[in-house]
Amino acid sequence: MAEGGGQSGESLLFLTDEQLRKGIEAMFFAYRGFTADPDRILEDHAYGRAHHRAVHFINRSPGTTVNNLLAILGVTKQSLNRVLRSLIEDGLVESRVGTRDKRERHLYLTEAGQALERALSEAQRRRMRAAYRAAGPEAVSGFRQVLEAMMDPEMRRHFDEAKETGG
Amino acid sequence: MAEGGGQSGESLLFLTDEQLRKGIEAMFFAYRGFTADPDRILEDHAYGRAHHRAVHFINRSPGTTVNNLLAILGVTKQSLNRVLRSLIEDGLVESRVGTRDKRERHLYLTEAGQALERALSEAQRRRMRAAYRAAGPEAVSGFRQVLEAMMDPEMRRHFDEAKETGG
DNA sequence: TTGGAATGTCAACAACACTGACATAAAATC
DNA sequence: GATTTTATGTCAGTGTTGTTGACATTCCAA
Repeated sequence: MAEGGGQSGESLLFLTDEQLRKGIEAMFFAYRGFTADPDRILEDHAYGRAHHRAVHFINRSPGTTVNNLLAILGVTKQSLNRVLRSLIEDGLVESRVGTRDKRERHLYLTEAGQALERALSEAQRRRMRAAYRAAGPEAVSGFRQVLEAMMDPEMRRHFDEAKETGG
Repeated sequence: MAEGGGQSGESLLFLTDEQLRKGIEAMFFAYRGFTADPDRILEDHAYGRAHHRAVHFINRSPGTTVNNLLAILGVTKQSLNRVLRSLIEDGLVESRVGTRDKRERHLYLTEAGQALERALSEAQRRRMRAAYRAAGPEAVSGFRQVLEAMMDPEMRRHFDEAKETGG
């Protein structure tokens, strides 16, 4: 099964099934490490990853609406609502009725919510910082390139929306 | 705050909180893409990701014991057992009592199990192949380096165990 | 042979996703 | 102004996957 024409086999060795399998397992094991530290913090608060995700994206886009959050998180409103309800009850998130469109609820982190967000993201950044430092800037660039190529196009949109620093 | 000594600030720009945040979100969005294709296949079989993981690692190490699998998957034996039971009932996995130690059960994929494994891994490889191809070999190398650095040490052990192709 | 450790199974429960149905309020449209 | 659509929230029910607790079996060693 020769590829195109001029492309020699040598430069495509990284596409063997064996290499791809290693990549798949690397994603599995790395994601576990990636979520391990926040998970430990969340346990103390009787929260789960769903709460983490909500807090993260409300922090990223203060005043975002429920619908916006639904699109980013890719869950049902019932599922998100359960999470938001507990976060609001616990005083970590504030929900304000929209001024222009009163149907919308705009979401903000309270002081306590920001404190939890900082604790969670600090733990996660610490691990990622260590991994970045160990791998070096060149590797980080490749890491980001592959991850972006692996996203669904719609998700890449949400990802790009928050882009500020030059890639 | 100065690192070692000679390291100039310039070369550490990739460690800014903003860059780390982008990395965190990239992991989140990419992992969703990474699991999306197998998830669709699993739906048809009324299985979940836990079944996928079990099938994957039994395929990787035929004859592995339940305890072995537990260490890799990082769940309780009760949780794994439920998944294995359904896979065995459905004829995808065979459980053989150990010959030397009759307490152990050795796990194998049946023909049907291998067929499902192929379908799942094919879907996942297809996406990863596309991402690898888009990013190029250099990027793939960096991708793998960062992921390995992000794993918990114990998980990296399990990862390395299956290493065959030179990194 | 008795007791402890390892291995695996069964039962019950919690978190978090899902679907479906429905209620409310406001905006948009006719 | 009446109707439809949109945005949000809620209730009920279900499924997957994690948990703990209790227990059976098997092996090994005192």
